[in-house]
Amino acid sequence: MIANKKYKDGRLSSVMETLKKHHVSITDSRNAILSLFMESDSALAHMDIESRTGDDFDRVTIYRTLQTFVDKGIIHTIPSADNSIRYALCKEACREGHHHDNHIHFMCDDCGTTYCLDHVQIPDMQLPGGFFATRTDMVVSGSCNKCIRK
Amino acid sequence: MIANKKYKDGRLSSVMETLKKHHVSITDSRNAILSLFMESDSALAHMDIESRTGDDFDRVTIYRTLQTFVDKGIIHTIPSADNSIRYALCKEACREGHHHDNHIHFMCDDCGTTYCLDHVQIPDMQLPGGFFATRTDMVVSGSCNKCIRK
DNA sequence: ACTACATTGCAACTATGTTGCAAAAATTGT
DNA sequence: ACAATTTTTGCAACATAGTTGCAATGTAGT
Repeated sequence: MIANKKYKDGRLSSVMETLKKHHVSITDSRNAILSLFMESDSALAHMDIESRTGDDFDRVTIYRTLQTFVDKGIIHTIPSADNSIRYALCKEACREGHHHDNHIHFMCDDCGTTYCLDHVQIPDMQLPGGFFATRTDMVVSGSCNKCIRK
Repeated sequence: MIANKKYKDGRLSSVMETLKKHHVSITDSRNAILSLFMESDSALAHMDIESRTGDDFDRVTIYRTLQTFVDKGIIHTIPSADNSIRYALCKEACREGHHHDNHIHFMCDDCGTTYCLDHVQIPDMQLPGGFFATRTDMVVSGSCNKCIRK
């Protein structure tokens, strides 16, 4: 149904380019969901995607698409203490099976928005002997720059 | 059914002392659940508690007890990327509406155990202008000191 | 021991996430 | 452009997780 649509000049859209780069086949749902991430400047929860795509796609498809994107290094997960994982686009360095998102995340308690603070790196930690880290998540919550003025 | 049981010498058990200190009334379920936390050296998920208490208490009671303990500053939540919040005892400094658990948490990918690394403090972060932090969670995952030897 | 208040269990419900399978679509090679 | 192969999708059914209202029971203070 999609057949690899190109622009007139032969280039693929940046959505499709990204899918290709990460060796993910191109489908309607993946195009639509990846577009949402690329247009959004904040992280998205499963529910955000479900409501923004209406009934274009089945719930299950969204779950599977998100899982595929995580597996292939296109998006990364952001843990939270409120039982709702968010997802956000990875930067260049991530690829299949290997994430390198070592920036901190910020969740606003007022508006609920979750940001990747790309320029704030997670500091290296000295762990006790015998503990070996493969991943570190740092999530700060509080008021974001749009809500603090109120 | 409980009537504030004391030891022979008049002291309350440390479980009850803790409940009193945090202005939480003493009930069977709270005694049992707080005991579990005090006996455990790692964090507990709702499911851990449900399975360790058998059918002594309703599922709903466990949810509400955990929420009460969090609200009153007895335990704190530990976010995770696998959709299962863990809970662990707070140290002295926490009280109603105000948590001060600024240590990092470690989740072992092998055995699933979650630890509070009390001696590893979360470093102060410099946030972008306009962002104000009220809470910081840092969760490291990898292999714990019991699993890394394998 | 009595009263006022808080907690519990139950039932029903909502939300969230998973699995198997047949139909549909995407990719690959010609 | 077509057919063959592989992947993805939607559906249905199921499984797990969390919430709410309410009547019954338990706790705390006097």
